[in-house]
Amino acid sequence: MKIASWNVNSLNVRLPQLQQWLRDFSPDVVGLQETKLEDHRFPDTALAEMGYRSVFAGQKTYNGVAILSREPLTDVQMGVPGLEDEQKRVIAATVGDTRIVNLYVVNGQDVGTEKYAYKLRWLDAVHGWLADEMQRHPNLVVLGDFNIAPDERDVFDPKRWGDDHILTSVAERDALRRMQALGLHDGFRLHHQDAGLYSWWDYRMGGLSRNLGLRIDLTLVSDALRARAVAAGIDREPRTWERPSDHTPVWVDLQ
DNA sequence: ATGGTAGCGTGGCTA
Repeated sequence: MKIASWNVNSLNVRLPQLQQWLRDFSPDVVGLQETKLEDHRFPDTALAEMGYRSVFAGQKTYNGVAILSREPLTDVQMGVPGLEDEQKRVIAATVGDTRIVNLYVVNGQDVGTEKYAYKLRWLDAVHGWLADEMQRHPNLVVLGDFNIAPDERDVFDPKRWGDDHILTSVAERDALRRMQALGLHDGFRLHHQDAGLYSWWDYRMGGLSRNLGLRIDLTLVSDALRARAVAAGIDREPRTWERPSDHTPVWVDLQ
C-alpha cells in the first residue's frame, strides 16, 4: 500500500498535475495540503472517475487538507479535538487496518512572532491528540507538510537553517522529536540516510536547479507498522513539471 | 539575505 503526502499549493491550479501524478505513481492513499478550496468546490467527482474516494476540510485562500484513497475512508476526523482553530489543517481517516493522520503544520513565519507562538501551541495540541490516536490505532501513519526540517541533512545550508531559524529552530525540532517519541518513525530515514534529498524548493532564485531545498514533508509510521514499511522516497518528478507546486510528493510503501 | 516567485484576488497577506 503506497501512502503519499503532497502539498499541492492550490488544488484549483494543480488538479491536472495531481491527476497526472495519480496515473504515473498510482498511490493507494494520498494526503494533500494547501488545497485552498472550499468544500463545495473540491473536485471529488473528477477524482472518483480515477478511482479515488476523497474526504476534505477546506477553506478559501489558505490551508485546506484532504485524503484520497482507493479503498473506503471511515471514521473521518477534521481538526484536533478540543483545539479551537478556524484554520483547516488537520484531517484523519481510517483505511483498512491503518489510521491516516494528515497534517498541514503551521509555518510560523519567523521565530519570535505571534505565528511562531501559534505554531508551538498547535504542535503541543497535536502531540496530545496523537498520543490518544496511537492508543486507539496502533497502525498509525502521520504524514503531511510538517514545516520542520528534522536535522542538518534536511536543509541546504545548515549554518543559515539552524537553531534560531524558522523551520529548524530548537523548539520546533523538539516538538517534532516529542511527537516521534510517541513511537513514530520517519519513513524516509528508515531507507535513506543521505543529505541533500529535499521535498520543497523555493520558487525564487532558481531553488530547484540549484537544489536549494528543505525536507519538510514527512511520512511517519508507528512502531507497529515499522517492519511493514518496505520502501520510502521522494518523487522529484512533479516538481520539474510545468506550473509546479513548490513541494513534491513524498511516500512510504507498507507491505 | 527585506530580494526573489507563486497563489489568491485585485491590495496585501502567506508561504
